[in-house]
Amino acid sequence: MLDDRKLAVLRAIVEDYVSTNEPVGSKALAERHNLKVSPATVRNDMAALEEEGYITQPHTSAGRVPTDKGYRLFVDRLSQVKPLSGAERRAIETFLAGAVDLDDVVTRTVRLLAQLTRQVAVVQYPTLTRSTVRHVELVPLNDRRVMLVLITNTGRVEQRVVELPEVVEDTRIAHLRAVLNACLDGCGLSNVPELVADLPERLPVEDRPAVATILSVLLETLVERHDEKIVFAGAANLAGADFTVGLRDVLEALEEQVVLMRLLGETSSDTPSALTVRIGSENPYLRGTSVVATGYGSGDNQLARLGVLGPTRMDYPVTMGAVRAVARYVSQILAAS
Amino acid sequence: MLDDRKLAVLRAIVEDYVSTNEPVGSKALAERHNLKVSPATVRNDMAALEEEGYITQPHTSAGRVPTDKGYRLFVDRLSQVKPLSGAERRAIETFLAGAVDLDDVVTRTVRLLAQLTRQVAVVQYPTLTRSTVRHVELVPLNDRRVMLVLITNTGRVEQRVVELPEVVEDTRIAHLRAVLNACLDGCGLSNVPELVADLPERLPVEDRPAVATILSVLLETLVERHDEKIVFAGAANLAGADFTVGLRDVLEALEEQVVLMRLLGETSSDTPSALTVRIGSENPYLRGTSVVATGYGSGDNQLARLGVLGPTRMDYPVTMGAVRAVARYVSQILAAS
DNA sequence: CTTGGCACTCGGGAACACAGAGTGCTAGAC
DNA sequence: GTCTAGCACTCTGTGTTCCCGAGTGCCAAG
Repeated sequence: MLDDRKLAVLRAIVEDYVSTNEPVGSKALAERHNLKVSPATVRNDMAALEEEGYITQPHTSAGRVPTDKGYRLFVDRLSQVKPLSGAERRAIETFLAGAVDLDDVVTRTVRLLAQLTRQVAVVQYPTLTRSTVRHVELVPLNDRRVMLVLITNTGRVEQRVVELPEVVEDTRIAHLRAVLNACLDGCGLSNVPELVADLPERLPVEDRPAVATILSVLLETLVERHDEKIVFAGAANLAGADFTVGLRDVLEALEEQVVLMRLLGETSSDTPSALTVRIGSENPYLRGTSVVATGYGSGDNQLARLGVLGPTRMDYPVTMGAVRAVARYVSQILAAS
Repeated sequence: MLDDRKLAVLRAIVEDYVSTNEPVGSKALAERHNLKVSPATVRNDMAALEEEGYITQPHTSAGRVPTDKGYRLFVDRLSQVKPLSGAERRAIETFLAGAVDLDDVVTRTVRLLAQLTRQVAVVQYPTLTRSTVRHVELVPLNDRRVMLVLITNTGRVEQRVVELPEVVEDTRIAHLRAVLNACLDGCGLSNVPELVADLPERLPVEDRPAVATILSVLLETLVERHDEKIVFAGAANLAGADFTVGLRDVLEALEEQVVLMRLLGETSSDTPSALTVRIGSENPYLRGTSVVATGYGSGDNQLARLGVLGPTRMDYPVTMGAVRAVARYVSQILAAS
């Protein structure tokens, strides 16, 4: 149905349209790319491609524009992920290496990705569920309140103020801290609930109300926060772009964590580090936009996802290259720290 | 020069223009507001107002539009800050009361303000410099690394990983922690540098390299982070608005912490809780936009600033009311926690 | 199967006219 | 002196028309 030349024509259409943002016609095509055939032949191929739904014309007698299906074929079979230049790689490396803490890593990553792709970048904070406990700290604030601080191996810190049901002396707090750490240090966050389940019973009766309160706050922290935090950058790059959906809708979606999460999608369990590309209407949450995303994290433990969002008309090879590269570098950084 | 009626005309022009977004003419003015004079009289007044530079006409024979100077006069003398409705007050209160930690307070505040004003809201994180140390924690990660956690009375937590120059035993870390807390607990952050200056000398010689390293990281944290963090929300509200400056420029400015800081401006030392209104060209950093901002924090210790950014053509009384109300509520919340 | 030729279509820009809103000015009324 | 009514004038924005050109689809010949 689609011989090699037709595919070459499709590729050329996508490339030209992406770079010029104008419907591309048969004549220009035959000239700019050295297909060794005449415009008339190209026209025939284009008619076939349109028949199959890969391209469309905005109006009768205008050039052709790729459809979502056309981009899909292009991404799947006609393009190769474009690796970054050496200079870009070095820039990434030095920029990310300067980060001082987890917040900083994420902030730098999202800005970097936005700048590299000239699109909107989205980065999810490393998921707590796969992290492990590095330390639990209880800091007495006064005799009825303590601050609970949870530090994970990814450098993330969660803190909550706990109102105690009764006055508890500092020495007992200290003891409790020791017990908690002995119990939880190095354990996966997802195991925490079962690990602390019988903890009150192993402590003196008089401590139990306080312990129960603290544990409930601890568990709540784990559940509520486990992967909801997500940031974006590069909204300014939307200013030029034209979406089928309104600019307002895109900006609103960006500020809704829930929508953003859905956009990034789930890491497929079998190949977590594969690039996910969702094009236009394939994307149920925000139609008219494309998303290129991937998981990051070192090897076996995937931490979270990152990616970019842009108009359907984007340079997929370059974008995919940038996303993949940034994901690798940030994985390295996080594994090292 | 400007009698009462002329001022009333100016007020009417501002109000009409803000609500309709169209140049307002003499006829419509005389009808809609019950100035008891004819359009011709209004025209004379308008000519006078234009002469003085308070209004201008986009083209010959179009209605008049307020100038920055006109808005300024309106804000200073012709309008009253509009208090929020009871329903709005209750909504604010319940929405902010649900916050679980400082991050959450700030996030909720900025979203709330954006929604209330239908503009872009900007909130600066509570400044560290005026906070006091509530606790310093040193958590051994392994024998060459400790995590330094600094907790302030505003609930803010800063953490850094410190690479030690030599192996230090946990017991010595614990001792150091006790010394640090004894030295710093309850002190203002700005006093920390002098307080720790002679600390190494008061400790055993063998601890000094480690102490020096930890202290340098601590000081660095204070300096670098003291008030740079700032967030915004409501970018979607920019979609409809039209600025004299490009939308792209505004979005870029929003992602630059430094520019954002400048926009919010400084809290004037004498009346910290006063509303600051900077209109159009009065604003040197992003011309064509107006900023309504104020400091927040309870009474004597002002913590930081918050405000909104919007087009010059904004409803100043309502915006000012919302900013003031939100600032008060968030001050309350922070004072209580 | 490819190619050159040709008639056809449609969008977008230029030229133009026109209605309507709004102004400034002047002369008269209170 | 201040306000009002009337009037001529000046714009902008909109609708219309017209035309050019890019691009197509089809057909017949190589």
